[in-house]
Amino acid sequence: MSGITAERVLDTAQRLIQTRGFNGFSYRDIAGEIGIKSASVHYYFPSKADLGVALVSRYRKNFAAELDGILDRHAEASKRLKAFVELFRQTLKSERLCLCGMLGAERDGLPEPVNDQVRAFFQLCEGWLCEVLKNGRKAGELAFRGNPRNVADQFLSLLEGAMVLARSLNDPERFDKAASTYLGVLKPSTQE
Amino acid sequence: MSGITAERVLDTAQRLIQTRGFNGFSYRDIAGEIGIKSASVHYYFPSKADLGVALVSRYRKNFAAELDGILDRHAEASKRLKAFVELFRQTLKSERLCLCGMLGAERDGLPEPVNDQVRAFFQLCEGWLCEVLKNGRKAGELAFRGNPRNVADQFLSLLEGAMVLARSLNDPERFDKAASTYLGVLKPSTQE
DNA sequence: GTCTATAGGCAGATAGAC
DNA sequence: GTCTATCTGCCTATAGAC
Repeated sequence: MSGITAERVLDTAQRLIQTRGFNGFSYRDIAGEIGIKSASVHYYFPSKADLGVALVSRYRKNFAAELDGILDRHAEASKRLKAFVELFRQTLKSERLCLCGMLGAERDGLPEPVNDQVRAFFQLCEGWLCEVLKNGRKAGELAFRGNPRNVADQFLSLLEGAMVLARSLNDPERFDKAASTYLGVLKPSTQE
Repeated sequence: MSGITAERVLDTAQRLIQTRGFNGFSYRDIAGEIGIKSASVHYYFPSKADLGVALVSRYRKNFAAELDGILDRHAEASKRLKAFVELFRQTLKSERLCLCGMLGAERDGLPEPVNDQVRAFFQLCEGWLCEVLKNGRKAGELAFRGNPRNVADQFLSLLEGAMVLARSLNDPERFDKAASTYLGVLKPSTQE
């Protein structure tokens, strides 16, 4: 388990899903890219469902670690949110969608265990955002109406949607504008 | 051309794409659902790329007609925006994504002519939203900072993303909350 | 662990009868 | 227009040699 080849398989599969979708690539595509045969991919991940679950599970754990890191590095709420946006921005920069944004869209065409993992990812993001928003408002660093949960939902939806549109229209700046405008609205003073 | 069978093929293909994605269904799936053979589907749409282009083109034209209808029925900007949201809400209600939200995500796995159609759809939406926002602010019916184009981008991104998340998390209300909160922010007074 | 070989099925697509 | 029949190739997946 967790040898170097398995990691390369996951890396390749992830990139393929983030660009083409879960049903837009094959075991042969993965194998071809890393120079092995498709039977070897089955050795690590017997079925495509197994591969999908392992992939999103890893993605979610890596993401959780990034979120922990943000809390360590930044004490101020607005900087935490900016760093959160930056995670998505980096993905878009490499011409990919959020793995779970893609899989969330394709829901009905996926093995159910994969969908469970995708839901867990969204819940992770929203729980984290919710805490940052709540604490930020309490500390007077953020200002918004309504409950933090709704704002977290809205913010995450905006980021996922903006990635899709920016990529489709070949204009990555659209993502930056949409995200930074939204962050501006959460600031306590009336300055932009 | 444009016989009843062709329309049924398009209707079925559209629903399948909106739920599973472009690479998540086959000609046999379409044929099976409407009780014909897959060869008959090829009679109307020789290749899957042809089908995709015809589908998004029809979708875009129908959507444009809806948008015209909204302008006719509603004079006030906030009502126009609400009616715009309602178009997406109805799609989500039938357990589907926006056709172009799905196809936009799958960009790299699609025939290029399909991507062109998807871009045209997003541009249609944004152009329309931009006009409504601009005129609404001029008339004092809406209040927002920044240029209307950016707000239109942001709003459309939010709606597309909220559909994905609401569907993935099996909670359609999330879409309603995200959309209505956003509309509230565009109101001129400080009331929610 | 990686390979060759192969199974069994489904994909998109076409030819030609009716 | 719709069918049957078929092609070619790819798909996921497995068995078994090395």
